[in-house]
Amino acid sequence: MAKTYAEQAKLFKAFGDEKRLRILELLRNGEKCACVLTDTLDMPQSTLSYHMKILCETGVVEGREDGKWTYYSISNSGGQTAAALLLELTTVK
Amino acid sequence: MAKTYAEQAKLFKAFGDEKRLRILELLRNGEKCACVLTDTLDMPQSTLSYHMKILCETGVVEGREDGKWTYYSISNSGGQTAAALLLELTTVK
DNA sequence: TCATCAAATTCAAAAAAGTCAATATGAACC
DNA sequence: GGTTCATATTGACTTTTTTGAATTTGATGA
Repeated sequence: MAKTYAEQAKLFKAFGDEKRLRILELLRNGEKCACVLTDTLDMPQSTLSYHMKILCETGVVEGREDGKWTYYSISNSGGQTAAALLLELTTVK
Repeated sequence: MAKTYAEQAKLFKAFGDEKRLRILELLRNGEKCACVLTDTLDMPQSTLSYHMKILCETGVVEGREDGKWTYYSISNSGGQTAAALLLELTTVK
């Protein structure tokens, strides 16, 4: 595993926030527009944007721009990579 | 999954810190005494104790007391539970 | 070009997490 | 009893993360 401790910590931190877990739960039902997430979660637009940036930077979520709108969806590789890493980190050699 | 968002976030936060990842890496080679961890990681005793509490509370690590000493080891169920949860959270329905 | 709308960014404040010296606890041995 | 040693806890402090109003960016359409 090539990741540094700092990179690994950043990845797991992405899952370590209630609001981001709520966002993921919504995205499990399929791609959502940022405006829908803001509305559903009753969250200021800048706060949602902050969390989406974290989720995208860690590869957990992918963003797709369409004109004025941005649609977010769960990256199927991101979660699998994180889960595999987590399992490795907790497996005795 | 019975866990609340707050409980889930707490679990992943346990993995979201460099020092705790280093501790886990050491424990992957087998049970270690707290004093060995403190020494190896060159960390103040109170700081190690703080991190061990977090790892134990989330079920990632188990502590075993033997007289004055406390030995820590990776819980094989803790990591598997966390990995399974992480995978579930990132799986589209 | 100009107005409008969605989303990103900025920035200052608030909240949460981490640090570590000092102290408390509690087991072992005299 | 009292001392010693390992670990936990406390409390004050620093650092990091999160928040949200205000602003900017960037695309759309009149």
